Amino acid sequence: MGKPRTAVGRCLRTHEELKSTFPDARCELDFESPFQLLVATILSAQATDKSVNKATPKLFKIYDTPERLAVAEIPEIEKLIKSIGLFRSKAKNLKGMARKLIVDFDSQVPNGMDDLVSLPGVGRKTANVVRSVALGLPGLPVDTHVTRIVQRMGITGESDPVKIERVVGEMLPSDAQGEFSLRVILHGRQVCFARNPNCTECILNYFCPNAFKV
DNA sequence: ATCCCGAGGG
DNA sequence: CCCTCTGGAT
Repeated sequence: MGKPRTAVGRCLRTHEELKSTFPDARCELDFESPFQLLVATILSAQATDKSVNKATPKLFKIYDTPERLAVAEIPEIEKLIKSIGLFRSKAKNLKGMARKLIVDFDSQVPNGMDDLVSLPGVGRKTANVVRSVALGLPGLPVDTHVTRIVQRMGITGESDPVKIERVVGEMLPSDAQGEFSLRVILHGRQVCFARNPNCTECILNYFCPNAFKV
């Protein structure tokens, strides 16, 4: 196989190659419902999945529904999520999110991007995780890794995450967007570091425009 | 010391 | 656009 020569080609080839490295890439947050994944994803900002998974069992034991969470005492939530970090804003957001779910969305996690993003603590990255992982809908979570790697791979020159989401999303089958994101993130964490990427060990180096240059 | 699979606010 | 929020891993 030759090198892909277009942006779309590089995007699809990137995903194909990463499939062999990460065959069963999956969301590593523990959850049993869309509501739980929404909570876990809000908590995962600037934190590891492991630390979130350590805290959520107790949290879900007490606050297992929007109704319970909506009337929780903020300090009680803070106590349960303290080890995750950013606990004050996250506790406030969780309670506000639950209240809005009840008031505006009949206690159900909404499907639409605009609705999801209207919830406290939910940005596009979180909304796309919920859509692609819990709801089985198209969704391309764009984080710092995805942003860096699509740029390095010459998939798009865009730096605005919202534009990346749209442009790269259009290059992929809608049911592959979530997996693409998951795999690219793993690649970013294990090989294509922000500084000193390990190009020698990179499975994509044969067509990466920036291999051995960064 | 520095970095995380972000989001809100100024 | 830049700052802040936070603990834990490395």
